[in-house]
Parts: sequence; structure tokens; C-alpha cells
Amino acid sequence: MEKLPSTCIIVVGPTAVGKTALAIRIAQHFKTEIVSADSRQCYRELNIGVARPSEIELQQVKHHFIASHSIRDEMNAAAFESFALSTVNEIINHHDTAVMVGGTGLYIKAFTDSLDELPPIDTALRNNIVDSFRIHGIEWLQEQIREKDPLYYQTGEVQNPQRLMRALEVVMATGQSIRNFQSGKKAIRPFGILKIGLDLPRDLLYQRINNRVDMMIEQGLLNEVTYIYENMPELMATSPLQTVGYSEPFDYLKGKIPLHEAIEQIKAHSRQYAKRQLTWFKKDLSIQWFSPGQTEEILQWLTEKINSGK
RNA sequence: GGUGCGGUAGCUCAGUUGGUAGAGCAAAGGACUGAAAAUCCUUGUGUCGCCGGUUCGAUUCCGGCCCACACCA
Repeated sequence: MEKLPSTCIIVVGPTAVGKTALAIRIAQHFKTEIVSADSRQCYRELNIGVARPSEIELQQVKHHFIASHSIRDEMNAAAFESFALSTVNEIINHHDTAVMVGGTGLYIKAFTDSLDELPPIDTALRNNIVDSFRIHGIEWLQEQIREKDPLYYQTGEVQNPQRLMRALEVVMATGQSIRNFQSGKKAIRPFGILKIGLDLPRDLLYQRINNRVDMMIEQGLLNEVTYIYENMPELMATSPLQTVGYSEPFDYLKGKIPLHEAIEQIKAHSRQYAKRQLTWFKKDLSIQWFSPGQTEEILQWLTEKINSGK
């Protein structure tokens, strides 16, 4: 006796390419719901700067992982993996198909392939490492790693403070190199996965990005940032706000740069981000690429794939 | 009109006591296992404002011119 094929359709691509609209179209077609795979849209404190789907869009299809968490909560790729896994399973139970959409490559990889199990790290230990790094610089980190985790010192990115700090907290908490935890094994999920990639010629994509930043300014991005700046200043130092769309307006509010420069910087940083996303996704050979206008072709391709999987 | 300061990479600027030049940012490419719109790696780029002079050799010294800025008239 064969069960209906259950499938998670994942829409990926660079920022501003048109993922949200396509995902809604797909979800409507398959009468199902959407799980966002965007590391910032899950924060209810952030809206315009993270290009959250509009109220109208959110009403068309039920969304998960949108404005569902606070910046004060701890969110990361591992937490996303378990959140998305249970949410997608739930959706598939009711609708056979689920749609995931987002531009955070690591989150999607965590969801499809799984991250290796690592013990949780004590917050005090983590803060100690961050503080010491701030005081003593990267030389201190490199020295620590060379002593405590020579394997990582030889094979890791020794110029990358974030990776060094992660390696250090793991070796200090467990006595073992982070490399010993990294198996590289991919999990097998209890559903099929179909990945759709959206892309555009580079100049068109960059135009869309620039236009969208101008629209964010028109919609009141500055008000959004000013509100946080004035009412929740303690959040400014948190990592979700040390990102494109927020750090530049902060610099403007602090008087470091003029407004027009802040806007130009958001555009440039968004373009750089789009490039990094494309570097990440182009490596994934399981992605089927389309251009944003090919909605009908995409629906047809998905239908064929799902039916042939029966 | 006079005086001062400047004109060097797409942008902001450093530099060459005369042997054709560099940082940051931007750009292009890449990496990525609990911060991921984060973080890191690699790579260009130039009539050194224009015209002359001195010199084996000038972006550098000298003269003239043009342009920008500031101040004084």
C-alpha cells in the first residue's frame, strides 16, 4: 500500500529576486503553507529592513517563522533545524506538500541535511571568549586555538574570528576538537525535497535591489530603526541588528555618516549579500533554476516531479 | 584681481629626498556545520590635471596654463 508522496518544495535565490511572490503562488497551487527560511524575518522587532512579506501576502497563505520570535530569544541554524523540521512535518501531515522559502543558505542546509550534534555551550563561557577576543584581538584567539585545538589550527580558518571563537568554545566545553564532531553526514528526511532556484541577469538583479532599498526608505525604514535606537538601545549590539539595513542607519543616527551615504551603503551591502547567496546556492547541484517570470513552467515542473515520485 | 591649499585607482586619500606608485571603501571571484544579510580568503585597476624646461631618466624639481576649494580685496 503506497502513501501519497509527501514533498517539501524549497524556493531559494538571492535577495529581491522575487522568492516571496513565487512561494505564495506555489503554496496556493498545492493548497498548503509556507515556512520561511530567513534568519531575520523571524524577529517581530524587525519588519521593513528585513523585507518581511506584507500583511496582504501573509493573509493569502499561512506563514511560519515570520515575526514568530524576539531578538531576545536565541535563534541559530540548529534551532531553525528543529523548528522547521517539526513545522514541515506538521504541514505535510495535513497537506502532503509544504513550501519553504528563504535566502539563508545555512538554515536551509541545516533543514535538509542536518547539522552534527554538538553539546550546548554555557553562555558564560561563550561571553568570556567574546570579551577576551575584544580585549586581546585575533592573535589571542589564534594562540588559544594553537594550544588547545591544533587540529583546527591546521585545518580551519585561522583569520576568521567567528570560526576561531566557535572552535574554542567547543574545545573548552568538551575537551575535544570541533572537527571530531563534524561528520559531514547528511540526514535522510521522511519526505521528498524539491529545490527551485530563482535568478536574474546580474544587472537586473542589482536594479531590483537598489529599487527595493529606495522603497524601504519610503516605507519608513528610518522610523523603524529610530524606534529601536530610542526605545530598545540595548538591542543595538545584538547580532540581528548588526546586519545590512540596520547597521548603516545606526551609523547615520549616531552622526557617523550622512543619510545619502547610509542609503548607498545599504544598496552596496545588499548587492554583496546577493553575490554571496549566489555563490552558496550555485554550488548546490540539486537546485533547478528558473527566472522569476516562469511561474507556469515552475508549477508544471513541480507537478511532474511530484507525480513521478509516486 | 591677490594670497594660500590642492588636482594620484570608480570614490576618499597616502607616497615617491628623481629610477613610471600604494591603503581603505567600491568592483569581480571564492569559502562556509549553533552570530550566516554574519564572518573570512583571493584578484585587478592608473596618460600620478595639461604644456614646456632641466635631467641618462620627471608623477616627483623649475616655469607657464587650466580646474577646484578657502581666505583677502
